[in-house]
Amino acid sequence: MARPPGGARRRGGGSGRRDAAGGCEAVRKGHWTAEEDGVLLEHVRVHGPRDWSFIRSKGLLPRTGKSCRLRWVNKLRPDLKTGCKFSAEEERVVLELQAQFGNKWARIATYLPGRTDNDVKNFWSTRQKRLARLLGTPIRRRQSSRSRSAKAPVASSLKSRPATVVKPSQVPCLDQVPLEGSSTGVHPCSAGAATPFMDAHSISAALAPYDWAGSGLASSDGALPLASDIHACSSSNAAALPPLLPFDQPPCTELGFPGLPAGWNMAPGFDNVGTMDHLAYQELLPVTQPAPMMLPFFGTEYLHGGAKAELPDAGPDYFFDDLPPDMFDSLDQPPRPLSPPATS
DNA sequence: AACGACTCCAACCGCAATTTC
DNA sequence: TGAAATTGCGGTTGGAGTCGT
Repeated sequence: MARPPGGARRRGGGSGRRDAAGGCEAVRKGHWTAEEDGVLLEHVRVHGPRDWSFIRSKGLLPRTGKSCRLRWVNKLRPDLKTGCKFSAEEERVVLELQAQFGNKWARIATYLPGRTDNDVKNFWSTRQKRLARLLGTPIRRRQSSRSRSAKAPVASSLKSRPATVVKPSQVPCLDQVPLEGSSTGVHPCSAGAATPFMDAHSISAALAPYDWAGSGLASSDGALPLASDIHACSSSNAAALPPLLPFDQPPCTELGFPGLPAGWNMAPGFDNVGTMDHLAYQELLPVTQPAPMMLPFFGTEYLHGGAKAELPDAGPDYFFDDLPPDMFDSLDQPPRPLSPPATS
């Protein structure tokens, strides 16, 4: 979904606004142009992904350092997987990790090669809206960051769950998992391919002289201490791959996913995130869940693998009818068993 | 064809954490 | 050591595309 360059200015933005820091240079906002991307890439090529304020202070771009960093992180990084939807596996990873970590999008993104925290955040937000619509319940917004206490916990209520750290030695590499539309294990979306103005080759070429391996790019991208656990993973997404997730492990055991939480209400107001987690799992179960587990909605056991669900006759068909038509595509072709992680 | 609801996602903001001076 | 600058993160907004009626 490429958008035309130089799109609408947002939120009172526009070229006339002056720098909050008191500078005389107008700060440009809104969508980036190819020229701006080029300048930014050149900066990264020379200096690496840092010193963002340098760009504006030297008059290279009328953009704030924050804006430059964001553009790089979300769109120009060469290892990005842009322009394609989350795969079923990626969805499951997000669900699992959101239940584990709460709304720690940056952390979750480190488990999804080629995805940014913004991607994950957007994905989750869209998903929440969809689920809320399905259930006819409004999403209760958190307090805005402006009004919430500075000391208030940011993460969801699930933050209190123990963060079980995955052992990388047990897990396959994400980009080794064959994905839809590919028989080779290579994701159909090549890295950075959907950047509107510069294709992946251009970006890679522009960045080539920079020493990515020694650049600390991983940490610059919000890699967390977990990144130290990363195992070697041969990939076209060269630079720095995040720690990986056990796709072959049922999330219920890892997370202690119960059948029905105490106080479960069939018409929840999304008061606790756990409620959403259960709903979320329900939605994805037919796609990826390999282990039998109890469905709170139906009180019956669902066994994945044969793509056969034993639902009560009176089951709420409307629930499935309203889901995206491609949601259960993978039922036609059950996920192939994962090969063990490469030992190198 | 027109309209509205919905989805996607780029990019903004404020705040906190970290780094630099 | 503390202030300032920079970086990182999570929440939010709104434009544009898609889809259904």
